[in-house]
Amino acid sequence: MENYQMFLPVSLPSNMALNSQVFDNFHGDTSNGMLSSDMKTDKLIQAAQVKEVVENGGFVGSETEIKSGGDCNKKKEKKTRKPRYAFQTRSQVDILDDGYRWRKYGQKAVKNNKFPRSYYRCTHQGCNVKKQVQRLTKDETLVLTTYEGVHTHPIDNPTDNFHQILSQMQIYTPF
DNA sequence: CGTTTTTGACCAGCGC
DNA sequence: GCGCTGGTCAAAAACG
Repeated sequence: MENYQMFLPVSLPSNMALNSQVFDNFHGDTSNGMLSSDMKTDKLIQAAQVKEVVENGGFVGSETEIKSGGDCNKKKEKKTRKPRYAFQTRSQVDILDDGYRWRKYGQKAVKNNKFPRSYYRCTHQGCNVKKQVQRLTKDETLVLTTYEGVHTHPIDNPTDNFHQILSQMQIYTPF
């Protein structure tokens, strides 16, 4: 990883960074046409509140909904229902550092997006939190980040400078 | 030299 | 059953 400074300029300082949008799950979205315009504006929130999206045990039932989209996002849900949190942020960079250590384990191109989707995994042992970052074709300035799972360990605070920033960002950590 | 990124292959679910 | 799409693995490269 490089310096945090790279994301600092984008995610923190400007007010724009504070504007994040959270979606309820993607059940309908799947066709990749996701993010209908209403959804975007519908839940505009400040960084302070990121609401849990998804699900809970609705695997069986939700499964049906999922297939309608044809997307495979939640294929595994039936077995393990892990909470999924999604929000999108305006940023010029794909890497939005939240203070955790991530290891990229994959990258795939999605059908209706020209930008690839990156898959990350938390490097801490015993922490199987995953996240995927995807830039939206519709708005190149928007980055959709989806978190899967909950961190059970403290944040690896990189910099004091970054510290205060992190304090703001911790909010979206679902404890 | 250890860790992370890259990248294609592999696998699984779903539609046809 | 086959092919498409998405998610993960793993080997090699890249990086510090």
